[in-house]
Amino acid sequence: MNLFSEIRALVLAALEKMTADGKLPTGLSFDAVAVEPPRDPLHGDMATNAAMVLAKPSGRKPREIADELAASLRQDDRITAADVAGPGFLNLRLAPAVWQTLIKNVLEHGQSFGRSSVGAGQRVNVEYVSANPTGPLHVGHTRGAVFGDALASLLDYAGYAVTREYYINDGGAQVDVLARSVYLRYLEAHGRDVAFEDGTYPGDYLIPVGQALKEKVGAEFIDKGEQFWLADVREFASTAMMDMIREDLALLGVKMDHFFSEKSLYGTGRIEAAIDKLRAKGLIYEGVLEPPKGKKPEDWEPREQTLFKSTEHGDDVDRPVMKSDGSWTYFAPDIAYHSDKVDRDFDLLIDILGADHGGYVKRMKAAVSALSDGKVPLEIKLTQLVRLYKDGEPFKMSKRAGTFVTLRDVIDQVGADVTRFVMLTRKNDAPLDFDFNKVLEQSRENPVFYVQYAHARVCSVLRRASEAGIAVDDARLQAADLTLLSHPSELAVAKKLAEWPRLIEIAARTNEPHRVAFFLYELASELHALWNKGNDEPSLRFVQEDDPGTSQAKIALARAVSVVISAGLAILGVTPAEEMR
RNA sequence: GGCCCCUUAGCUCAACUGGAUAGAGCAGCCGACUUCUAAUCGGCAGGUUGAGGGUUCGAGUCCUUCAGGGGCCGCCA
Repeated sequence: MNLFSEIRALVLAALEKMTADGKLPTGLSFDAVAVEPPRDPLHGDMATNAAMVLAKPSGRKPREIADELAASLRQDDRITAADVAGPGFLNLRLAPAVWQTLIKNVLEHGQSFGRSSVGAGQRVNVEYVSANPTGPLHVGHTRGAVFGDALASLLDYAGYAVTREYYINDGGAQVDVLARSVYLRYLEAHGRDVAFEDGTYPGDYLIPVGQALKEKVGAEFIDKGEQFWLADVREFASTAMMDMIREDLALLGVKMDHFFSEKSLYGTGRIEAAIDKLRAKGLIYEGVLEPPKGKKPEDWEPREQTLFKSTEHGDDVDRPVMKSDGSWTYFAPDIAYHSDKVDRDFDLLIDILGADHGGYVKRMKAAVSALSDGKVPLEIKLTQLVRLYKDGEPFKMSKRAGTFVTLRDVIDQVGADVTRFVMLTRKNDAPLDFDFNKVLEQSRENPVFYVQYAHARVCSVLRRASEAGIAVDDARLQAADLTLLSHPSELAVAKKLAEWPRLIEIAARTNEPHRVAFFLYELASELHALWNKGNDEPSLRFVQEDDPGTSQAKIALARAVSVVISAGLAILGVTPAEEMR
């Protein structure tokens, strides 16, 4: 239901006919022919670059091709004007009936209007958050969570079969640190004096975990050596942390399809199997790496390690999978995990990582490329830092001092809807300023409220119409006589709605959910503009009390806007507001 | 030293992956509230897209050199 695709098909048909008539040479590729909204609406409703991209391969002048193409397109009922402009653009103007039909389409399809089949049911795995189970999620995680979740929803809407996944880093040394920290809290719960030294987590959030451990095992672990309790406490603590993280995610409205445990890779031969897979391809060897340049060479000693020949798949240097002491590096289980994803027959893998993991991108892509023989692409999206402010003053976080801002803090203070929307009004690879007070201002500077207000206004119109005795259920609105909608200001709104399916395809292709947020802002702006014109020109008001038929047509347009806003907000994970309070 | 990301209006950011005269909001100025919630709208002003070179009908977008900011660089995840 992408109007731009429909008109492009029309253009291509006309080009085929020109080819058949001998006006264009046979065998031309039309792939580069685009039909787009012109930057300036004065140019028309749609523009095509066909004449310009075909000029050189056909050996003809762009304006000649454009003239002939224009003559052909004018034959179609949907095209009311086709003018050649600039270097060879063909500007098209579409009949009002096209826009009227579009509004009807929105109402008939509801929130599915805009769903696309570009994903073609391809299976895509989106891995995001994947925070260590050592504490509550903080703001940095929040951005990754919001971005990954919105991207997953966007891809789903664009026709992909999406799996949302969280990789639990419960296998490394940091879980031992967690266990020792919980053990201290456990002793504390038994009335012992404890000291949190370097290498332990002093956060208060472990107090209830220590308490719970006491309730579970009583005094069993007191005054015992680590070998006696470490494994049990590790299990207990990481389970408790994951429960907490799941709650945090739920507060944000994030629900994973699958949690994958790193620990499940150890002692089961799965890491060995993945490395063997690479070894079979001749990509594992014993060797010594060059020292990294520009970084404390005094600490460097050459050591022989087991290396993955990632340079064969685009990396800059080969990467160690096993330390010199024979234990795995963190890279090894990651290889095994991604090997598992490849084995699960995904067509596309996407990892969402924090920007501080940027140095990790090439080696991971190399691993997936090697494991899948180049068949499964891995896309890695990095989310940049969140800079916190309060009243314009930077707000410093320190995990050590216990002053880090948790996801829960943010949700408590500003709510999930605002948090999500604000974090999606920035490209993922640009740093984000997040001011606790500004995001709560219900002002024009704050796009959340601007979009919410537009939705609420439509709800208000529906209520008001009902009170005036005008039927506004969806069935009646779909049956409304939309030929009554012909004012340019009204059609302008419909034209914006027509861009929605196209925008979805672009946003999905580029993996950029922020485009949805910006589109919603523009759509809301169209509605606000039309609304205010009703102040000066009563005939543009949605509710015409003495004319139910006209009211229904105008309200159908308003309703279509709210449907698309709802669909867009659903992708972003934001609840539409029925009214502003 | 190497790799990745960033640099667009005074400020915060867009720009449909190569299209027409680079767009919004904020801040500034002028205007619209006996209303369909003005949490909104209309208008004015604001630019050598960090700098230079290249590719072509056409570059904020692609290539290259340089400057500035951030991130990362074996046995931490």
